[in-house]
Amino acid sequence: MGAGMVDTKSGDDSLLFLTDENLRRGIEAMFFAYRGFTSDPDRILQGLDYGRAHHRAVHFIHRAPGTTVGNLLDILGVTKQSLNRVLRSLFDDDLVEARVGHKDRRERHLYLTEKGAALERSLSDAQRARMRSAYRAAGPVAVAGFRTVLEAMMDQEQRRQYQAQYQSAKVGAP
Amino acid sequence: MGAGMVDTKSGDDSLLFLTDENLRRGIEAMFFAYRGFTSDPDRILQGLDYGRAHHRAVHFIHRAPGTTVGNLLDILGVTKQSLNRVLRSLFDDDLVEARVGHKDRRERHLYLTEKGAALERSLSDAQRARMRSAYRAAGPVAVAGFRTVLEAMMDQEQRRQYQAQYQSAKVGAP
DNA sequence: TTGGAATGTCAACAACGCTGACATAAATTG
DNA sequence: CAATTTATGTCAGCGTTGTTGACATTCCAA
Repeated sequence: MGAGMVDTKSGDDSLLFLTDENLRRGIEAMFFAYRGFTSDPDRILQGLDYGRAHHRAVHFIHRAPGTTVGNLLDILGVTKQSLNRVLRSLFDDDLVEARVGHKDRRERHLYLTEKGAALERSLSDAQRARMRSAYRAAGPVAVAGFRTVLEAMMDQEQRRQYQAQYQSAKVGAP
Repeated sequence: MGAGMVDTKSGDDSLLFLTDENLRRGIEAMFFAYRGFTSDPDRILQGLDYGRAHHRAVHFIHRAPGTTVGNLLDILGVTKQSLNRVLRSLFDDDLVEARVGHKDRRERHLYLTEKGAALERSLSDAQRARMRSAYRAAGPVAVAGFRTVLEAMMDQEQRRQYQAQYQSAKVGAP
């Protein structure tokens, strides 16, 4: 049996949401929605010398102030060379500040500067505005389903990080 | 009032799903889920000389056999130079075939070859497997909400194309 | 017949992934 | 204390995929 087959003999209404047709629509919905999802911040970033990678770094530093470089590497899932290129430009432009860890002095704890916080705000305001309008249009039940499906779609490791977000801030002092 | 504020004076349970905290979680869920969503095809494609752009082209040609280059440009939202680079390699490797339109001979109607269909199958089997498992874990109600929110998140133009998918196949013959 | 649409192509560039190699400082371990 | 490991930074090079700009061809349509 091919990977695309679905067993529908068990009932009429039970598994119809698992047809290949429906799965394909879900796949395309992800594709188009992700484009919309990133388009507003992308528009803001173009013109400045930044891109989506800078947005992600700034987002997660804002979310977890004092996070370390290694921590950010885990969350973003890129190489340190790639992240370093991004962080360097953020340092150079005074958007992000790195403080040496006081417990482990090898670590750099990352913080947004005033200027960095302003950029983060402008990016996330735009992105939240779209999300809010989508949420409002869809209603709370749909939103709950949305989040449930997205969590189920993540890799286990990604899901772990997603759920750990709220405890991962490390308050490092210089 | 900042763009991040939410009016919660109207009730207790009504608008709590619109808090900035919830919106932010939705944003991060999109980020992590999209990574999972693309990871399986990406794994297959690396090693072959293809990337995500080839996947998209092959996907939409499969979905709408006989679609034209211009049509594909609209759907994918990239420049013709960018798409052309991708299509050329797909032609060269005999994955996609272009037939001159018989009504308008400037148009090229695109079709997957046997080989192209095989690649498409392998990519979409992988992606559907993840989607199916997420759908199954979440259940039909959640899936409906998932789709509703994604559609609300698309740009109007993207939503139009998403919904038109099923009538957009043009059966052109040489 | 002329204008514009659909397509292809060349060149150059930018963003952002990757690998590999090497350096440094500091923590940890034997 | 010496050796090893960890956290980080950096240089060099490469691949994919997006961009602009310019130009050519073919062909429909007014």
